Amino acid sequence: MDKKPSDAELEIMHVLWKSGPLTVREVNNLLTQQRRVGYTTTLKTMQIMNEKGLLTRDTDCRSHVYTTTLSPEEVQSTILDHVLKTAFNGSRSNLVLHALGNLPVTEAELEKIKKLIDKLEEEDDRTV
Amino acid sequence: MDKKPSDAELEIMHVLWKSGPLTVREVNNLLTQQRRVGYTTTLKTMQIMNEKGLLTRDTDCRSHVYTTTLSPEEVQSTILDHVLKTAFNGSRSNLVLHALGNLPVTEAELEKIKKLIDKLEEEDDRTV
DNA sequence: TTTGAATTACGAAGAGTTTCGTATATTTTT
DNA sequence: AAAAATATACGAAACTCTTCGTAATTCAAA
Repeated sequence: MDKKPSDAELEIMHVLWKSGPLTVREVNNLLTQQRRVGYTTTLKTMQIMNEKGLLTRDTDCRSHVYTTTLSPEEVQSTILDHVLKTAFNGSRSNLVLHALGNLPVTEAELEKIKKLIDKLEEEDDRTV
Repeated sequence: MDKKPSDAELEIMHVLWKSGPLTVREVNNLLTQQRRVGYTTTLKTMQIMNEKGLLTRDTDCRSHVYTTTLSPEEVQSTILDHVLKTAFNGSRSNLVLHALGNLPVTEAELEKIKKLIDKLEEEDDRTV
């Protein structure tokens, strides 16, 4: 994947990943359980995503049925790579430690993870 | 912190974190070692960051001297929280595994980490 | 002191995102 | 068949981000 999806696009992708191929109406119904969002807003966003190639749609029926073209893993990797470069200056160990940061981890556990990651990162220094 | 800095803003913050308080000229010189960017572009961005409160500046001298108001840790946490919510649906373990994902890790190591994280996440399920 | 160089301030263009209103087309209901 | 409901298509406004040109200001040099 080249470019990372926007936040609104990601929101829709999560719905489709979880609940399979859906119509705009169905997606919008699920979205409005979380927050207020107009039907045509969802429609427009999904149309743009279709143009971008993030979604495909079956237009046989009147209500088009949309599917994602990308797996969560692909998208998550793209986004994490971007975060790694822009926010963490390429330091994977910092990223991982921050990801664990808010958890109630004991000092011993943290130390163990830290060492493990440092080791992994060392091995990887040539490739990164 | 409330809102996450943009990519261009992050780039400037990294320079300031690394090389202490700097003038616009100095920041721009360092940035142009990485990529082509105009002086007034950097100036404008840093002025906006000052308005937003991301930077403070000392205007005693003609060339103002800028400093970051936030630590890398604060900013990285904010960004990671956002990514966690939007891209990983709140699943910290997935985030961590993806962060490690591209490294050449042995299956055994991955398994070990996975178990550790799962355990941590379990403990944390109430708070997340 | 006038000229020139460096700095800040200001404004605005172009791209992308998010939002929704309105128009048009299709299906269902009465 | 006419009216109401439902869908898509289209356009545009409001907002942010990034970029830079130009104007105004300040300092240093000739």
